Amino acid sequence: MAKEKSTRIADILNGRIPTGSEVRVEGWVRTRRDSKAGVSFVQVYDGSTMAPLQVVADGDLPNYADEVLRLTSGCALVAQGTLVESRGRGQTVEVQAKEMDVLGWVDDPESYPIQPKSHTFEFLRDIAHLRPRTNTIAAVTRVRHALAMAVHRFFHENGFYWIHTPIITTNDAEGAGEMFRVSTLDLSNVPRTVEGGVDWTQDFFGQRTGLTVSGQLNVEAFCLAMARVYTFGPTFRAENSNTARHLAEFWMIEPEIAFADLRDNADLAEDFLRYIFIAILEECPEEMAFFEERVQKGTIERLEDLVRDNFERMTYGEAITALERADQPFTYPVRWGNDLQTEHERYLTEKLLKKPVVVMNYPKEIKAFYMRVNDDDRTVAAMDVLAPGIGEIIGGSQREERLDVLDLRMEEMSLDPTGYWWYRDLRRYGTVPHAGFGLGFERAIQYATGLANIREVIPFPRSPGNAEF
RNA sequence: UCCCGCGUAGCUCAGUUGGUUAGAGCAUCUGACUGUUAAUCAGAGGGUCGUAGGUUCGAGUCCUACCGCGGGAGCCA
Repeated sequence: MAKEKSTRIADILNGRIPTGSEVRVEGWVRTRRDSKAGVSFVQVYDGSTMAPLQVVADGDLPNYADEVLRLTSGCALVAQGTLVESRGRGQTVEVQAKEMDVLGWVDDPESYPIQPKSHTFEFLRDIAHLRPRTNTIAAVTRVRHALAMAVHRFFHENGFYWIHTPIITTNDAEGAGEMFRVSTLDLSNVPRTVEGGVDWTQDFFGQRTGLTVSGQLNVEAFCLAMARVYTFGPTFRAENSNTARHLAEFWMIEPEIAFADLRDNADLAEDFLRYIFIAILEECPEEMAFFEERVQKGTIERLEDLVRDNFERMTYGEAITALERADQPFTYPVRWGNDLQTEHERYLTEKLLKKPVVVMNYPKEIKAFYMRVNDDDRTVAAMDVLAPGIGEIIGGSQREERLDVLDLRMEEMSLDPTGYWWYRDLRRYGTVPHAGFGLGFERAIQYATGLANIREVIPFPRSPGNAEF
């Protein structure tokens, strides 16, 4: 039997449905108010929009006393009736119900955690299965979706191919982070080698495997065949990080472009960020207004600034000079050769420049083996995009395409080249200058929404000690 | 992982130098009112004070460990 056609609340409130229409609305109760005229006003949400729809239930509805007056926050219902201009203030239209069917009651309304009031984010994390019913989480989820769509649209429109790099992998992308082990071995009876170590040859894949910490090495292979490619998928880091901007499982976007150098890479990063944030401003105005008012003042202006202005660009050396001239003390010393600390990044983006900055050409000692060595032989063609409020949002580099230099770097860093045989092959056969970067998807959402903690911008956050749900 | 702080009703919080029966607002339930906008008014129910030990005649309050959360740091995206 065909399902009766229903109308999304977003479509009703956007004015796409003429008043006088008969509509069927499916959703959940946010609040119920009983008024002095023997009618009840039920605010219904269905996740499609910020504002709830007011459904008016007259006292002469057959189930008014038995059911309508028992509605509490969270009840699921279907309301059928006429879309009319509202007689009250606060909304332009409302649905005059002819029928209200309650599909799902709330068991024990007193202890139902989602109330029409503000909750702390810490509390909501403990009920991650119910928190999408709140305004903030629903709004951030819509923004997350819009951002993800914009990411794919940007790359698609610019001739990039989406490469589904493997989740299970043997490469650790050289110190990008600790890997989660993937194994089918019996943990209580692990096979041993004669030397006493774990005999990984008896494991499922015949060798040590883990969850990917980066798709970069794999996507480089496709880059050196299809020129413009990107990954967008889950990424895992088994670091014991307990911060507002780290997750053990997050989504990363990693474009990789051939016939390109570091400048092209920085241009791409800038165009890309501008594109996806314009999309949010245009597609999610209600959500942005909500974040501006309820989450963090200045969020919209920050996005508009980023979209309008060019990013600042400076070399690592220039950044060091700027920090040395800073009129404030730092806990960590500013010295050429040291990596930039959080306090240094914050000074650059939040005090000195007040906008995102691309810092390029870091000392080679503090960067990965695959980053291209510059002519000065002291620095590599690395870049970090630093943003006010969240720090490093993008990390990337031009890759070392010269096999002899790559081998030298691996030797310097005591890496065994045999494990990288196929990565070296890419330099043996038709090598070409290429570059790419990694963007933490959740950090981009944080930047767009102003949410202070990364655990609020992913549906079910994974962090040390937390994998419930 | 390190430093600092916090954990009291379904939620948000108060709780004095350790001392009788641990309080408020919201939510829930009952009633009043009957076109409301966080509706209003009256009443009622609701507590393993994060967990486990310890000190004490007596612990929400003091001590220890653990767990969780928050702020800062490290690692990074």
